Amino acid sequence: MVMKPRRRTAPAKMSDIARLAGVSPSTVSRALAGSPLVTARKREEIHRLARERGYVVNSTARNLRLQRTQTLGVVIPLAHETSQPLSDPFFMEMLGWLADAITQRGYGMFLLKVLPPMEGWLTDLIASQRADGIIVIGQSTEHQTLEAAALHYKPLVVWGGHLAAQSYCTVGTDNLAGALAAVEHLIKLGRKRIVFVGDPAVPEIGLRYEGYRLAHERAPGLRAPPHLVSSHLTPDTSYEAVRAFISAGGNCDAIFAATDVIAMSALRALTASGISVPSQVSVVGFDDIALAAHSNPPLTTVRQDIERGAHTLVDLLFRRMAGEDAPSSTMPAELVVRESSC
Amino acid sequence: MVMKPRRRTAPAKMSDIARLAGVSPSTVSRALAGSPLVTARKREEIHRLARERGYVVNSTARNLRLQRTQTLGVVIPLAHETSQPLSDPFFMEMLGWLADAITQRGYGMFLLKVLPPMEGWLTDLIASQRADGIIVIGQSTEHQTLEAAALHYKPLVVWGGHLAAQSYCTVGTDNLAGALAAVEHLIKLGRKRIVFVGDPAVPEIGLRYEGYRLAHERAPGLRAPPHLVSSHLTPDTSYEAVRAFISAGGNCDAIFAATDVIAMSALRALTASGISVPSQVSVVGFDDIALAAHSNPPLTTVRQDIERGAHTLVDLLFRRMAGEDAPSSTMPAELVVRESSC
DNA sequence: TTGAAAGCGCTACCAC
DNA sequence: GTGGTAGCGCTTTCAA
Repeated sequence: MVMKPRRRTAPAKMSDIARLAGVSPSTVSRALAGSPLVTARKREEIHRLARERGYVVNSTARNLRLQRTQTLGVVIPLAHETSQPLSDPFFMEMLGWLADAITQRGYGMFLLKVLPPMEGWLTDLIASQRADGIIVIGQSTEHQTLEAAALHYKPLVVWGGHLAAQSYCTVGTDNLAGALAAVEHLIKLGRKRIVFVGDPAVPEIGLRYEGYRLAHERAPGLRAPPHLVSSHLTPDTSYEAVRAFISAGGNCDAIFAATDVIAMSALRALTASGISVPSQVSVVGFDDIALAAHSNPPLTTVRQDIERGAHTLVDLLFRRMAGEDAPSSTMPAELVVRESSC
Repeated sequence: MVMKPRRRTAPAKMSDIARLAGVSPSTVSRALAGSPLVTARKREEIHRLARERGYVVNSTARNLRLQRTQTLGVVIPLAHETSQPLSDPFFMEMLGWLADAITQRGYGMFLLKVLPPMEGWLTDLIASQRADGIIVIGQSTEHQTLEAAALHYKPLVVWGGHLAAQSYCTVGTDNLAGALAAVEHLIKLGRKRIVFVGDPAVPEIGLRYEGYRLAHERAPGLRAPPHLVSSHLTPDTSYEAVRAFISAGGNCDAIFAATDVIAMSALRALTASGISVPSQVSVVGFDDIALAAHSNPPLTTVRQDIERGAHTLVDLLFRRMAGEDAPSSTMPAELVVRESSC
């Protein structure tokens, strides 16, 4: 059987269904919303018609009318990470859990990738009223932007580090305590020259660096003061940073990396330089991404509970959307010891 | 200085800006759209006012008026993978590249996770007119659904396998050729009993299984006929499937896994059973996710060019949105040999 | 060059 | 219970 190429028909509207059902659009609207005002008979008839015709309420029109979008904005700022898209697996895993939590609540998810420095991404998103609330995954270098927005805009929650004077709502791991545990673990193993690799300008990383420094203060026996190898968060830049450190004659017996991605780059850089892990240099990361357990050798790291984090973010956001002034939340970190540190 | 807690003010609307500028909303609309009809002086004045007041056009209202959303729907169907959110890193990486490509075009991204079997997810998304076009990442078990929708709805592209009789537009890797190359590689290494692990009911996987079978047909010296260990695509189910195969006395000297996630589970299952890779059993995966190079041992796999795939998806979708009947596209696969096969 | 007015598709108020 | 009507905030005719 040969079919005529069928022209695309304009989608049905509520008034079409109303005409077919011999009622007014008001009644269709009520019926579809399950209002008890409409007689059961009519309601079912209207539902049947809608199903037959594949009619679904136009969400744009409904949203304009109801002054809401039934959608949450999820923003991922990626300073210094332009080379790769959404590079860090940690953020990806977070995104997955967020999708779950948001869908569960019957909301949609509007995804936005932002490459700082970029003016107005947050204020514009807010002002455009595309979303009923906003989740920002990672502070990146946008602390000031967030601070400014939070002054006037309440339904905003941020995954990241909790800073001392901060008016926006964050959810995050106890970065300082996690880093402290990691470095104390290295010290207990007898490591004396521990290097930190990362960019403390990012709040979360800054807190991890503080933990690293604190561990040094508390351990008098160390041979070296805190040493920072500054590196952005991409695999390539961190690989290069560690290579450069080694080439320059840098001397250490342990590396504490600000993230697992950096730690894994460090593993590669060390191996490439003929340095064995962990016998010569121990390596510890942060995040416990899925990759971490499968690296070679498997990576010791500080675990963040992503799933719980995602649910907390969504929970706090809904409370803020409801007008409540929900506070920040910090979750415990857990050291996971694997073979990259012995 | 103590600040009074400031009440949240309703966002400005176009008429507010119009009043402030002493012109009509029409003029503001034109000015903000950069229309040459408005005098430069007035246009700048209006832009200045808008910036000062943080005014941005309400996207819902504009979309309703213009009958478009400036948004693409991105759907991830996850049959059998309910346990984990967006579990497969391959899809995650794809999502990242898609975000890039879509943002570049000035569009937004509406993300939807679907857990089949679930009626109407696609027709409802289409009918709700939430998006100007739709990208589906992975056919999963939804071939029929896609087929049905594509009959009437053109701006739809799917990442996945290209099947013989298929009316929807796909972008994907040459799964059959990739699988063929992988298995021929194993045969060249002298492997005689090669097992396939995966679920051929998913179109992409089905094609990979075909490639596996074809390699067997072409190689008379193999000791064993094609052997399928059926497994869903999650780490847990595939781990169990391989364990069960081994416990049942299953005999093989190589495993060709339908995805890298399955391959890595196979690695774990083999190691846990005291079987060494690659000396006793070689393992080859498919995808070349970031994890693959870092597994232990590093995984031989068939590389899919995700970045190019994402750009092709978006490109074809825009052509379809413009009315063109853009055709499916298949990209070459590339075997990447690492230490899990020797 | 500008403004008035219509209308995108829907919901909810008000009458009946 | 049901329908008419107003209006969400915007863009774009059309008329001036």
